[in-house]
Amino acid sequence: MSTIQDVARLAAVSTATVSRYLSGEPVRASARIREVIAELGYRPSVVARGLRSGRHDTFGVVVPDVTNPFFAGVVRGIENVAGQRGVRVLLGNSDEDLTREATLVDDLSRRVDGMILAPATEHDDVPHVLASAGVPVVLLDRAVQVGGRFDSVTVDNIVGAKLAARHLLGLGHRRIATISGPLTSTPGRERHEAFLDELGAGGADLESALVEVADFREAGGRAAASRLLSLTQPPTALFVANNLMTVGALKALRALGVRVPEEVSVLGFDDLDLGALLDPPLTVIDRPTVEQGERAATVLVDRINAGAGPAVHVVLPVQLLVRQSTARPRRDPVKIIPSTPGSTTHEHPTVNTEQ
Amino acid sequence: MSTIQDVARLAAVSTATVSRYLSGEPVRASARIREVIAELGYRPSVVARGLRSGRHDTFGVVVPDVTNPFFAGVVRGIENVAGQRGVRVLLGNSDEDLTREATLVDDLSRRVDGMILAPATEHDDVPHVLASAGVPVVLLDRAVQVGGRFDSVTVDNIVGAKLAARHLLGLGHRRIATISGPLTSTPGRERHEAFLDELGAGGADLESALVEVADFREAGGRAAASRLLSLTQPPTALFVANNLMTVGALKALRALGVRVPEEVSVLGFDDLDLGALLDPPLTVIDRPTVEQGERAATVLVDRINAGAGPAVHVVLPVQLLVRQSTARPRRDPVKIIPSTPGSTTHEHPTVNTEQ
DNA sequence: GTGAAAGCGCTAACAG
DNA sequence: CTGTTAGCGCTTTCAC
Repeated sequence: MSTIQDVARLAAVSTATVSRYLSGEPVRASARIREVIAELGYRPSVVARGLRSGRHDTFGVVVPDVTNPFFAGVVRGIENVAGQRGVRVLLGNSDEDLTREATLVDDLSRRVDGMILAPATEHDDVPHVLASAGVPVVLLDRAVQVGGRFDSVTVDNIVGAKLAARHLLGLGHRRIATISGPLTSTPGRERHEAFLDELGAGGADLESALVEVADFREAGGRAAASRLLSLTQPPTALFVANNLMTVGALKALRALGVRVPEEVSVLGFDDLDLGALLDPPLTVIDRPTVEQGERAATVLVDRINAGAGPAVHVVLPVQLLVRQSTARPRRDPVKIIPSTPGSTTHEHPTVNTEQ
Repeated sequence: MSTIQDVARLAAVSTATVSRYLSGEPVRASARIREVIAELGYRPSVVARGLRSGRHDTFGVVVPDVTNPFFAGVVRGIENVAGQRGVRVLLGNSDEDLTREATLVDDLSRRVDGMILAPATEHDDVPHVLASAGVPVVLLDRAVQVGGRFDSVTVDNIVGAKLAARHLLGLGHRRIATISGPLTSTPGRERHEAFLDELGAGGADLESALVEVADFREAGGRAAASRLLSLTQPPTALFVANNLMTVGALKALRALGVRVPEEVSVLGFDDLDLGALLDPPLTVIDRPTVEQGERAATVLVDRINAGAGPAVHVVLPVQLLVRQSTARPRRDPVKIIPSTPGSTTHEHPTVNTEQ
């Protein structure tokens, strides 16, 4: 492996000149240098440069779990824009564990130009951890509460949750349950509150037994769904606040032999990659996963170039994807609004019907 | 951020001693050094160490696409064992593009202690690219043809494909189609050949129209399935050689209104994470995804510690997961073997039935 | 066991 | 525009 010294010697210039050439500064001997570099197959050492200049051409990415299709998409998006700029991605899984997350951030921060972090939950340490990182950080998906001062790329959870509520109400449901995520996280709290607000405004039951707060994980969704369907008066519709919990809920329903949407409608937040092939095809609030990663990376790039400044908050739109897991309640247990089939009109600012 | 110099000064020793302490060598002043380090919150710079010693505490991982749940699982597995040893993961997506792959390998090789690569296909350049990497490389999933000399962690494609064939034959199918992956890749070729071998041995039709060679991608699977189902005499069963193509095939079938398994049985290689919730739940050849990543990382660790030596080839077992997308053919168009329902017995060395 | 010294390969003043 | 000169923070001889 040749070094900048070799190039300098063969091109008969100083290493400083080669270095300048490499960084795009105008240089007289550029033609010769270019040739020598090509001939030698010289590639500058990112490590040496990093030590000297602090630039590492690397972004750190910390997510709870790449295995979650949402985060896989995000990582892909980040890698898309990073790779395009010759920047590499250093990946860590926090497993929603605060200690692991802090360790990762600390660890990565010394060898990256910036980080993208999907915080486990919004514990009070996050700002501390981030501040100590010493590199720009953009918060992903879970950001608002903690991160006024940090750049963030989130999704319009509030509109999403309201779309969900309106869709269910519009179908005639009144006894609607929700399986929420942790209220200590932005998406957990926002989806929870917005959904219940809209439900209240729509005149639905707001019995506390219909509100389950879980953990964004499959097992949590499964357990919550089981409890809800075991109520003496079970809900006719179910809003599940993320993809993993939706999978759990669907498994619970299947295990209990509850039919969807005949006995209970199910609406999930976050599409599942196979959402359309499920039994039944799942109605969901969908969001641009890969794009969310791409935007996060773009924001990070900008921040690195621009230096300190007022925090940027990007909020991406979501849309309701109506498939077949939601339908009118079979028999409305509360018997309100005997709406005429086909006549219900609801505003769905962003609604897509697949196929 | 404090440096080793600060520690040395405060502990009244030389930097060399601190360095030795850090690398676990016995040192007289270890107690004092430990205290100073704790007090300062000192963390050695991986970058500086990397420049000097060549050890980077980093593995490079190049996969076609993290968005593919199989690779997401693999990456997770790698990160599991790496993280446990304080090693970080530098991730790149090759998108099955040979140039991009070569660039990534070249790029990463200068800043990692070793790499795990899932080659796009087994083009002749792979060995060249790898050799030039200058760091240990373990080949993942796609390895044998090219990689006799390189460590590899693969899966028992041959047994898997045979299990698939036997299962379908056992159900009474004789007109069985296959959607294979590229024959230039190990898994593509192995699954293809083993499946056809077993089919031939079982007395099935081996019409060439029933053999589609695609590309391991969703669109390819979709197109192939469409063609197969449009044959004047369509197959009664379909073996699809990987997860993405299976998704494509299922979409095609759905679009054509072909019912599974009533009109055609479908058996996929690689489970889909929602496989059990699909309509119908999918029968698949399943393999240990995360574990495959973990094993690859373990092999890499060993190789790094052990230095050069005979290549290690790990082959992980697969199993047949019988769900509901496979069934007896409705009416056997060829009318061979009018087998009595329930009396067919076949050996399935590794068969699991969910639920 | 320990310290002094010499770099790893590069960039960033600083003079020209 | 260019070369000289210092290091970035660490590890590794080489003596002791």
